[in-house]
Amino acid sequence: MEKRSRDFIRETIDSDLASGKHSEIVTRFPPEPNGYLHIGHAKSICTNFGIAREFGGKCNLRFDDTNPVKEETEFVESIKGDVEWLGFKWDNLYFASDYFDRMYLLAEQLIVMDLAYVCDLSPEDTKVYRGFASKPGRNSPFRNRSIEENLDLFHRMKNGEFPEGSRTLRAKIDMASPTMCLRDPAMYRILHRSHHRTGDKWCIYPMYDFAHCLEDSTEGITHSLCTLEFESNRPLYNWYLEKLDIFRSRQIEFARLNLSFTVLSKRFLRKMVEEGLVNGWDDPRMPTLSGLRRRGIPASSIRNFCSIIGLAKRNSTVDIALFEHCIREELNKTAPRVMSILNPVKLVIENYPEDRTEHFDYVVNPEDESAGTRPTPFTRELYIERDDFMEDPPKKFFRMGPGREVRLRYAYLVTCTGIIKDEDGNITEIKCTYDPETKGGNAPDGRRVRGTLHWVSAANSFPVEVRLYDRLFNKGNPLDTEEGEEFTSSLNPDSLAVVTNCMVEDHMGKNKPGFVCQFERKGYFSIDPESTSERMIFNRTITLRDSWKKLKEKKK
RNA sequence: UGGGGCGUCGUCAAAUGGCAAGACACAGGGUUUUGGUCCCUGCAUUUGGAGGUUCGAAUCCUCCCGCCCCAGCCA
Repeated sequence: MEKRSRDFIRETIDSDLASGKHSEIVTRFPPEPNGYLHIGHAKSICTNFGIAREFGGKCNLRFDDTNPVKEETEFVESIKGDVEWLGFKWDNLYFASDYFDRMYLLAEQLIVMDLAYVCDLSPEDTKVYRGFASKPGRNSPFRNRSIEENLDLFHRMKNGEFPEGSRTLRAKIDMASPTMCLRDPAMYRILHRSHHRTGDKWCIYPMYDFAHCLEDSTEGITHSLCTLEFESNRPLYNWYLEKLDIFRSRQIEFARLNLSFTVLSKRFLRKMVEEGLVNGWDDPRMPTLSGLRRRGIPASSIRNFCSIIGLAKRNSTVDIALFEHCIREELNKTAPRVMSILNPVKLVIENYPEDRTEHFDYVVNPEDESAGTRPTPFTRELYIERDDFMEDPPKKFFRMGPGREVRLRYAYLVTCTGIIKDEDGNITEIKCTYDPETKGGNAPDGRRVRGTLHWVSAANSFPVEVRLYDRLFNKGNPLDTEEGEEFTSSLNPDSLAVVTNCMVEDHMGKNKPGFVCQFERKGYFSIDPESTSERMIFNRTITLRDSWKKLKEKKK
């Protein structure tokens, strides 16, 4: 484990442990099951589960399912799968809805304490009575009902005697408070909706502020970690726990993750899914965990990324290049190398016997000696990458060109002797001769060859489909839009390019979806779940760094 | 506007009154049978600004400026 300076949350926990305030740390990850998890949630998951693990404590997975109109079972299943995939195990699996009975009782208790009342104001009037930030609100005309009446009304709310929106249960706090959420916040609203877990048992549902602190408290959560936008809710969080005199969980807020060149908001991700701008929540271009997983990104690189970015209270946007770095770093160490030709052109070695096949030792992963070598077949007819040849190459281009000698990786040095074109001028074949003295790729006379090309044997390869993904947006901050413009206007039209008839080595046929490898000189690729034995599909997880491309672009 | 937060390199982010870490990005160079990896080198005389306290300030004090959050019967 590398040494990192501690963040403010871990420091707080350190001192809570040192002071004896707590002897065991309990955290929780509390998603609302109304969408798929994305990499922003990964930061929260890694924080909550990571801290529990580091301090030898516990972390619960708890679904905050207090709003039946937006929540679905589909999402709870995907969320569980995502958390597990990320590499974490929850100590307990809970649902806020498990606590509905207890919450109801606690609400009654507040009524009895004259700290809550049933309010008949319409949503519109409630808003009017609330006042403004700079202007105090006015008390609801229903604020002084008797405890008995409140109890009765609340009971009847629960029994479904009133229509949706007609009444709420409100905490009696202070309509003049400069903290807006203390101006008699709603605790319960009437919703004649069936809930994904409790069915039609309830027609009143608790509001977030009332519910969340109770959930934390009943689970004995010591440190309730959440994002900055809940900072202003903290006084209310504390108010409920204090008035009810139950276990005081402590809420601590940290800055949520923002990532450049993408968007991390359930609302916008949902919009892209619903409008068909992407192919579902698990589209490999999506920043969702299911999308990243499908793309071939290892969970470990996401975890590492989350640890590198740190935890602080300052709003910030992490450069997606840092995430890409974490992906490459991991894959470089672990991905087996393979030679695949994305855009093939035939290369014929004129002086190589037609009936001959040689096998060369191929290093599976130069970063991992234990991965060993494997034999790879070499024949007279090969495929090479079309852009590894230029008819009129510039001096800095050290790949193939007329009369040029290059190395075929692990095989021989070959010299280009000519090309064949079709009537449209497209190159259909490149001819060359090989030097039999250079077997393995080195010349006995010591002559230097700068270019090394990858290749596949035409007779020992088969065509596959490859999906080349790029950044989803071509603007650093897609949300920074012009007047009347939507964030979708900066969607990158080239974020997906489907290429068919790419040639891969025969042995690749035995691999299954999820398999990740490096196509040498091209990038990391993984087998898509849609892949079949008839039609293999590879997703480009990420390109290799490409200083040649950078050089070319700089020239322009 | 009332309240709550936050300002340290292009981007994240340390430094907790003692002489501005690190990572990514970027720029050079070296090694290389992946234009990959790896290895060197450079990259904030200054911490939003102005004053003040101090031998000494990113850290403490004052004022100012900027950005974010709250005014759902969402979470």
